[in-house]
Amino acid sequence: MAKTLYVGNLPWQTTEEELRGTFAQYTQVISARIITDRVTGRSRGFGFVEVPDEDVEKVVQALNGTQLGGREIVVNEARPRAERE
DNA sequence: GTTGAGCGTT
Repeated sequence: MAKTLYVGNLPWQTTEEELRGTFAQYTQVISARIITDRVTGRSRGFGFVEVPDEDVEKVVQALNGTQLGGREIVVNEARPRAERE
């Protein structure tokens, strides 16, 4: 089982590798994705990280409000979205 | 080459 985490306040230059690498220090990253603009294709400044639900609270408290790439990031459980099943 | 609250793709 895994849950999706919303990560905001990210620097424009932040990539999925940086995001996954940061979260990988506290839990196992199932998936990581940076949201990019649909028109310009540039980073929107936030992304989503999928982690085991058993480590969600631990990761949130560990990375929420910390510095990443020189910016303070916001980590929270993402809102439910449509599933492909 | 910009921006800074906000929740993604079928």
